[in-house]
Amino acid sequence: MTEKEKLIYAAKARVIKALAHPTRLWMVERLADGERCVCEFADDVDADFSTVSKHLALLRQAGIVEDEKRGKQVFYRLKVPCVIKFMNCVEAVIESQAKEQSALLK
Amino acid sequence: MTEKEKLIYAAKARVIKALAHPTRLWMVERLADGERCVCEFADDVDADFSTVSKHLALLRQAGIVEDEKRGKQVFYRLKVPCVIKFMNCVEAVIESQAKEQSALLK
DNA sequence: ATTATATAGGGTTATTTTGCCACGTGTGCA
DNA sequence: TGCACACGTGGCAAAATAACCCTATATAAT
Repeated sequence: MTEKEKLIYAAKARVIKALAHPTRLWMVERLADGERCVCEFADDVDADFSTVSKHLALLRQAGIVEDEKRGKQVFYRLKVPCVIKFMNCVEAVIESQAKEQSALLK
Repeated sequence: MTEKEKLIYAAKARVIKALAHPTRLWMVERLADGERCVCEFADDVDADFSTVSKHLALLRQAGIVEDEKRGKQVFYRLKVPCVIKFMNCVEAVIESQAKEQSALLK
């Protein structure tokens, strides 16, 4: 791994890390259906409002979502929709593992 | 987020988290070209041998790679190749951000 | 049989992440 | 003007992660 690669892979890992949290992942998938304000997420997610706000800020800093303030509310939307496609692959990984697990029991 | 969703998204996040590390990500991309033993990675990566071994074990536990022992060596290979496709999207996120950054300087 | 090599796993410490609380800011409404 | 709501931020403690060193095991070579 060259020095240049270290920088590149640190940047890539930073983006992926932003997705690597149950709540953030859930929110990103909700955004696939359209924009949402922080307050809507705060109602649905079992966490403090400030925690939700920080999760969204992290996703924004990673370049995955963008925000727009309208009146009192701030709306977030997916900036790079391709992340949603990846979920099929993640599910494939989990299903592949589930099969192995059940095979062990036979 | 329902209780069931909490479990599902915890599982998904666990898979993504396995990819969310520069070294692990680099190794996964190398495996796209074919299997490799731990010792090859240990030579290329600037980290302790045991650290590399643990990274690979984590990827295996996440269901992303699988291993096979042949002689003294253990070879790892990609179990779910679709993860590689995702890298295009991650790069798109980074490029999109890089554009914004440079736009700010103008 | 001894030795060397390839790897996994335990223990420990430093770093990072997470989540809550308390507080400050901006916006609209009464 | 005063109030309430929607957000973001700083600070702090707990939890998770990472990376090192050391040791154990298995296999091959001498």
